[in-house]
Amino acid sequence: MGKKSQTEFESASNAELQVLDQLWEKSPKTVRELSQAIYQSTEPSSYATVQTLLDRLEKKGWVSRDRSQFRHTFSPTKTRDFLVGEQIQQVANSVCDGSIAALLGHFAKSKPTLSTEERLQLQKLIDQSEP
Amino acid sequence: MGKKSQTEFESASNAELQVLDQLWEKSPKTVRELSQAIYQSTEPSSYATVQTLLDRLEKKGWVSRDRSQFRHTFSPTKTRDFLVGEQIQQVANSVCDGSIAALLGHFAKSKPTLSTEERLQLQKLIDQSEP
DNA sequence: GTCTTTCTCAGGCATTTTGTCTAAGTTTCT
DNA sequence: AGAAACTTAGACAAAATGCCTGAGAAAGAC
Repeated sequence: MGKKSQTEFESASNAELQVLDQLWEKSPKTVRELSQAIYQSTEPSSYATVQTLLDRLEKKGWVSRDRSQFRHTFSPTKTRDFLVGEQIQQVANSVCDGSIAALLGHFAKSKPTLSTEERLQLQKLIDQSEP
Repeated sequence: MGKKSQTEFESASNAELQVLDQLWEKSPKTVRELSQAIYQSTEPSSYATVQTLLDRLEKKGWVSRDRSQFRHTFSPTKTRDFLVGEQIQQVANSVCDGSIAALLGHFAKSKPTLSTEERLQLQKLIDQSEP
């Protein structure tokens, strides 16, 4: 218990997550497409905002950019699953000394009842991971 | 699926979490005790830093302050379990449209194997929460 | 072949958050 | 009364965040 993740990841902000969401839905995408999808506009201002978000995501290693064409296209480099894993680990780090087991223990006590669907997902999680 | 937490909570920063950690271990505590425990010092500067942290935690509703004595004492108002629940829900909100079930699904895929201890905690989580 | 449109790129800006600290006044203790 | 310990108010820099402007290059229309 108490293991820290050695590979620290730069987390994505909310606005950046919106972009990632779009890319996970389908990729690659252009700035224009993303701007349209997220802001329902391709005004220079919205457009530039998306650019900034993409720049930052690229720097942080969450998306890759295809520069071979005039119109660059973007794709995610990590899966949503991976992001979730990262975030959960983050939480574990910040409140449970990095221990996932401890985190789950606390979570159990904080959620007195789970929905059928939630329980199903959990069971899957257990079953698939027999060591 | 897709339920948002109606009660938005102000999250605690890392420095603030250190303070909460101390209070969860034992409470109530004074500023002096906290300053000593966290910074190994009661220099005016460390002392004041802890004060600020406590002020903010009080404003955010994470700790209560007993002003009846000259030396104020502080106690947590929420359990660590609660905090964990909050944080997990946060993650769900930011990457899974608020769905815990979806979050667990993603988490399952991101963590191919769980330790025995982790699996044990999960099973407990499931068993105790039959609806 | 110019002219307009569409991109990229570089950089700025205001706001909020975060961690830290100083100064002033108040209560307690000696 | 004076020293020591507290509370309160507020300041500060750095970073993160979301948003936007302007300049210049490439592509497409005519």
